[in-house]
This record gives sequence, C-alpha cells and structure tokens, in this order.
Amino acid sequence: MTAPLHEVHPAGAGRALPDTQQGMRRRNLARVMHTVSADGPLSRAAVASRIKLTRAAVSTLVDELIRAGLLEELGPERPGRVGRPGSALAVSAHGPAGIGAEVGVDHLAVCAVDLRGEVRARAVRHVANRGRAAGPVLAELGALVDQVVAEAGGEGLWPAGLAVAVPGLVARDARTVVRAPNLEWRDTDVGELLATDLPLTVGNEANFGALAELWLGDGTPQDFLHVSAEIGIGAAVVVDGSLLHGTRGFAGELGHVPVQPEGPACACGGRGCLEQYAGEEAVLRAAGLEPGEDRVGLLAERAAAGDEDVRGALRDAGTALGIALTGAVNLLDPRTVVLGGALAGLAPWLLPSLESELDRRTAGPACPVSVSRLGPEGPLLGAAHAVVRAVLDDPASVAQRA
Amino acid sequence: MTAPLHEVHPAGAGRALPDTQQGMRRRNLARVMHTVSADGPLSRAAVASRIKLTRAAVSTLVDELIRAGLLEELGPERPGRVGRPGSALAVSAHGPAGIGAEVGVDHLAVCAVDLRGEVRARAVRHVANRGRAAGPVLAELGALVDQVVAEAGGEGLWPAGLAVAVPGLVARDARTVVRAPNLEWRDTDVGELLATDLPLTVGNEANFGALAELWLGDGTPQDFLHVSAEIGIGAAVVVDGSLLHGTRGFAGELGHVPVQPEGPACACGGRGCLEQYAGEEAVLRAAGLEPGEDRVGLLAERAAAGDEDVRGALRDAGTALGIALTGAVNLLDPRTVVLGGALAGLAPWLLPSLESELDRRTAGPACPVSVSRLGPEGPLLGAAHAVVRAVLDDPASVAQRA
DNA sequence: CTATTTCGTCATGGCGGTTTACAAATTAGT
DNA sequence: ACTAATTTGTAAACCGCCATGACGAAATAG
Repeated sequence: MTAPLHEVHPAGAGRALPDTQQGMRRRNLARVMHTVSADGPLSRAAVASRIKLTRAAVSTLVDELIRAGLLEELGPERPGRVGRPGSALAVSAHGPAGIGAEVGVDHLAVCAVDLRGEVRARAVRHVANRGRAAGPVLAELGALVDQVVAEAGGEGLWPAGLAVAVPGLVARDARTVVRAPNLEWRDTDVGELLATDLPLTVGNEANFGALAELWLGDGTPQDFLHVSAEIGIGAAVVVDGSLLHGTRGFAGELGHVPVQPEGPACACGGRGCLEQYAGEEAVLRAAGLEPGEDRVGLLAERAAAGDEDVRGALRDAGTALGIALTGAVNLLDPRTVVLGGALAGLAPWLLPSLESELDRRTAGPACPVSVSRLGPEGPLLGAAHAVVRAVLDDPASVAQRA
Repeated sequence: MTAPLHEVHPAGAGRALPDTQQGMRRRNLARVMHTVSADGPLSRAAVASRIKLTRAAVSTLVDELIRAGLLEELGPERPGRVGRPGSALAVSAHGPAGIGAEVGVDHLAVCAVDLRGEVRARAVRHVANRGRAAGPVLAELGALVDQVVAEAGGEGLWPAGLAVAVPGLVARDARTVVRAPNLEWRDTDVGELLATDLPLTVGNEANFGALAELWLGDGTPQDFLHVSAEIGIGAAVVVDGSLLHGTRGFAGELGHVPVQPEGPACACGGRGCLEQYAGEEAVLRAAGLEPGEDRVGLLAERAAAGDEDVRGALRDAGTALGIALTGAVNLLDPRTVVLGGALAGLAPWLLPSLESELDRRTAGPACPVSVSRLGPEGPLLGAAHAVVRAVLDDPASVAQRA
C-alpha cells in the first residue's frame, strides 16, 4: 500500500507481484475477489469457470478469503436450474473499508466505502480553507477521519487505508502536494501533517474524479478523456482502465493547449492557451461578472435564467474547449469524452458549441461527449474507491491485519 | 502469435498468460530471455540474482531454453573476480529470426534479424507501387520474403514470424489495411494476398518506426512522442514502453490537431490543421516547389544549399509543429519528443523554430526534442524486431517449432 | 597449499493447482 | 414416488515448479 493506490491497474490484480508460487497465489486471490465483486453473488463453481481455475482450487482460495473476512457466504442459491445449487458468495460488508477524504477550497469531506462499494459513513464540514495553513486544515481533516472511522467501526468495518483528494499537483510519491494554488499550499507533506497510522495516498482531485467515473460511471469505457475545471482545466487521460500520469506526473494539462497561437498571453508563458478562453476567470470576465465565492453556481444560475451575456460567454468557452479537445481526440482516439467537476453543471450551455466544433473538425464519426452524473461527489468517491480497489487488487496484503 | 506482435509489452513478458504454474513457467522463461538479451552475456548466477529466482531454478529454465535453441552457452567466463567463473550465456545467433518487411511507395524491403538484434539478411527492390494493385505488389514482396528466409536459413536461422510495415491505417486485427492513400489501397487483406505460412502481423509504418526508436534508439526513454511524416503527420505515443493505439487504432493523428482554428480548410473537415502548415504539400507550396518524386530529398538539398524560400517554408513548418506539439506535450507529459521518418532529414531547418515555439509556450523546463538516428531504416527494423520481441516475450510459443 | 568465494547441480521439500472420485442437492422423466 | 441426470463442493492423490540445503568444481587470497 506504499505505492500510489490509484496507479494500481483495476484488472491488473497485483501484476507487480513476483513470478513465484506465492505471487501466483496472491494474484489468484485477487482474481477471485475481482470476479465476485464485479459479477454479484456467485458460487464457487461459477467463479472457477470464469477465471479458468478448477473448483477445487477456487475452494481453497475462497476459504482463505472467508477466513480473512473479505468474502461472505450468503447461503444456498435459489435453485432454478438442474443440479445441486451453489452457495452464493459475496464480497464482505463487514470487513475492510476504504476511507476517502477531500480537501476543498471551502469544505472538508470524508467518507467510508465498504468492499461492496456502498458508502457506509460520511462527514462534511464547510470551512474556508483558502490561504489557511496546511497544519490546522489537516488536523481538522484528521479529526473528521477519526469520526468516520469510528462510525464505520460501529458497523463492523475497519479502515484499510486512507486516500486524500487535493485540488493541486501531487508529487509521484503520492504524499506531498507540490502546489495547490487555491489553497496556497506549496510542497506540503500531507503524510507528516495528517497524523494517521493508516496507509496513506494523496492524489489530485481531478484524477480521483476520473477514476470514480471509470469505476462507478454508467457504462463508462476503459478509454476516455475526463475533463474537469477545478484548478485550471485538467484532463485525466484514462487508457485501458488506468490513469496516464506522464513522466513528471503532469499529464493532462489541457488548460495550456494552444487554441489561438497568437491569443492573449498566459501565465504559463504561452499565448492563447485554452485557459484564456474557457478558464473560470476568463469566462467570468466575458460574462461581465466579478470573481467571488461559488462563481460556478452563479454562472449556472444566470445561464438558466436566460442571461445572454453569460450564455454567450459559455458558448465561446465551449467552442474553445471543442478546439482543444479536437487536438486531444485526434491524438488519443478515446472512446468518449466525459465532462466532470464544475463543467458538469455548466454542460447544458457548453455542450452545443463544444460538440458542433468537435463534429465539424472530425472526419469520421465524432467522439461522443457525455456528462458525468457523479458531479461534485466524484473525487471523494474516487478516493475511497481507490482504497477499495487496492484491497481487491491484493487481498493478501490486508488479510493479515483482519 | 495471433495477437498483434507490436502490442506485446516489452517488459510485459507474456503478462496475458494465465495464472497457473505453466503460465508462471512461461513467464519465467521470458524473464530469462529478456535478461540475457538486455544485459549481454551472463552467467546463470547473474541471471538468477537479477530476476530474483534461485540458481537452481534458473538452471532448469536455461536448460530448457538451450534445448530449444534460444540460448547458447559461450563457455567459461574470463575469471576476474574470486570464485568459480560462470558459464556465459547468450541469446542464440542460430535460432529463430524475425522477418521484417516494408511496403513503401517506391520500394519493397525485407530483412531478417536474429535474436541478438543483428540484421543477418536483407533485400531491397525499387518499385513504383503507387496505384499498383495490392495483389502483384504483395506477390513480389512474398518472393522477396522467401529469398531472405532462404538466405537466413543458410546461416542456420529459421523464421519465427513476419511483420509487414505499411504506409497506412491498419485495422486492429493487424491483418487488413483499412486505407493507404499513397498506395491507393482500401480494405486490403494482406494476410490473404501475401501467401505465407509464417505468423503474420501488419502494422503502420510510423508505429513500427516508433518501436524501433524505443528498442534500438540510443537512450530512448519508455515514454516519448515519435513524430513522423510519411502519409500525413503522425505521432506515435509510447507510454510506459508500449504503443498507445486508441479505441479504433487511430491514435496519433497529429496532422489534424488544430493550429489556427480559422486557418485554411482541410480534407478532414476541420480548419487550420497542422497538415495545412507542415504537411508535405503545404511545405512544397510555401517553398515554391512542384510536387514530384523524392520531394523530401529535394527540400533537404535546397535548404542545405541555402535556398531562403525553402528555409523559410521549413521554419514556418517548424513553428506550426511546435504549436501542435505544445498541446501534445501538455496533455501527455512525455520524457522526450523524437523526430523520425522524413522529418529527421529536415530536422536541421525545422528544429530551431520548433524548439523555440515549444520553449516559449512551456512554463517549466521544455520537453527535449531529439532526432532519430535510424532515419528511413526505422520501420523495417521495427517490424523485424517486433517479431523478435514476441519471441523473447514468450519463448515457449516457438520452442516447440524449433 | 589451504581457506575462501562463487558457480552449477542434485536431492529434498513445500506449495499450488489439477485430476479423480464421491457425497450432496437439485431437476427431469417415468 | 422413485430413478436417472446434472451440478456443486470437498477430499485424496498427483504433478509441476520453485526454494532450500548440500556438494563438488574452479577460481582467488593469503
């Protein structure tokens, strides 16, 4: 669990394990967990046929997982077909839980998700964190974590790990925040300040949002582009079910893709970056609004009310997004593009111009654009689920601590 | 070997194999092959320590590989250190060979590469293939393949597979060419027309070029962008040592990334695509040259001679490339960008403006741009090596046929 | 010339999945 | 009802694969 949780390939099932018999065993434990988790209650025989092992082998694997509290025997299946009915197995609802946490600009949130994916405990607190020192913020977050862990404990759950979503760039060690402009954090060691003995992973909010979309989205494919605008405009690239990080961990900087090569200067040093057209600041200016709290909500409100200035601003932002996404889609050929985060709420006014731009610039069938239904819940759920996936990916690692 | 050869992850070593003891064995055979192949002659003990198996286990693996003709015992190592000297093992130079083939607009080429990576036989024939029916072209290529296979056979090599590089879009089945504009092929089933009983893979020329860069390049990292201009402008995206294909296999269409959103109309339906500025046709027009044979050579010649029109055209093309690559680099955060194919020859006049554009638009240190030293040899070598990698990735699959 | 180090191999053992066999629990057919 | 067929789960024997430990072989160090 020292490796970044969200780097674990979902179907990978601990692919990093050594090619020894023990590694094989661990991978097969993971395969059983994944199968049961994905395809609902299943008999041992059903699992065996799916993962191409014998019933006998699966029996021993299942025994081990039940003893570890990761699987539960639900009792005999309702007999519908001929033959002896199997004994239904399900992922345990009273075993380990994934704790997800989120540090937002104006709130803190924590939740506990069991292995079945159900949210079993949660806590939210509205706090103005902008510019506040990291120490107190994380101390407060730690208290919330303790509270949620205690609440989950009341239901027989114990924490398998903690994943924290942060609106900023996170180093590859998944512990320190390199830069979080909206919080005004720089090189903050979250692991140190957040006094916890749980296995910890820190990740970018948008990335966790994309993972939530991947894992919880309705029919979300294994290859897509998840676009969100929390700090700047970020695109999480999901390839074959796993996040693309880039060499320095900076992949997905859609905000600085050139849209107009000689457009207005950008803080990044370039000119005409997407952020100059579709960034929050630019859109507010174009709409004639002042910066302030919850400006995204305000935009949505005004647009819904029919404010033509706002609608025009969002239309132009959609066009710019369409141009930048044309480039990205040409380069990556994803199955879909998903609008998440703040963009989800503004989608009704962004989509028309965005899609028409993408359409008109694409030769064949254009890449479909959809809107995340998770909305602002994405990052928090993604974080908690990242812990859950890590357990599914290597059940043996937590079995000892059960 | 039915799966596309170039999709095999180099470090993957048959990761798709089942998690059974046999699969484990096969993966470990692959690990031994990869280790010996990568790190020169090695003793059994050295291999064992690198792949974290015991000497005894490695001994049995090596025995099996030697019996299959995939490894060779070179005899005792020169004793320099204390202790009994090991017996040097090397990848066999008389076992299986990878056959690479290339269908160019004006030539056919075939080569045989042994497991050590040495080219052991080759044949080139200059033919005007543009507009010629696929049947005769592939019949001629088949004859060249037979010739090279025979020549390699004289040195004790036998063909493990055939990979064909084609200047066009290849379907995901790696057998049929969807569209090859310069050859005027459409939906051509290469496997059917190229009468061969060798395991066959067909792939895009630029992709094989990128793989050659990955495998043979001098210090090429595992994450890079390989830009080439054969048909249009393509960018092969290499992530973590493997090619990114995209859902439909169309990833890497750098040529249609928008550079000037309202620039000249492009055949793809968009406006101001990179190809309108840095495509062969556009550059020739800007340079005041007529289309014709070997226009790239002509451009290089004129530029070297100091022709200011040509130099200016290439400078502008470099600028456009820089803008498009800024977007790509922001999105993918690769370690480097490599210019290959035709672009390599023009690099001296493209690079300055390309790099300055990339530099000026990037906040931190810009992504370094290098030039492929393989040049036009890339695709052919990449194809042959793809077969070799497939053998290294699953030695057991060819061991039976030895 | 002996002690030490390292290499390759052999015999033994443990571990993990397979094979085979069998009892249990259901449906289908008479 | 009662039997035949089917499917499930488990136990025992087996096989394959790697680890362990011991050994002889071949070099260096003193």
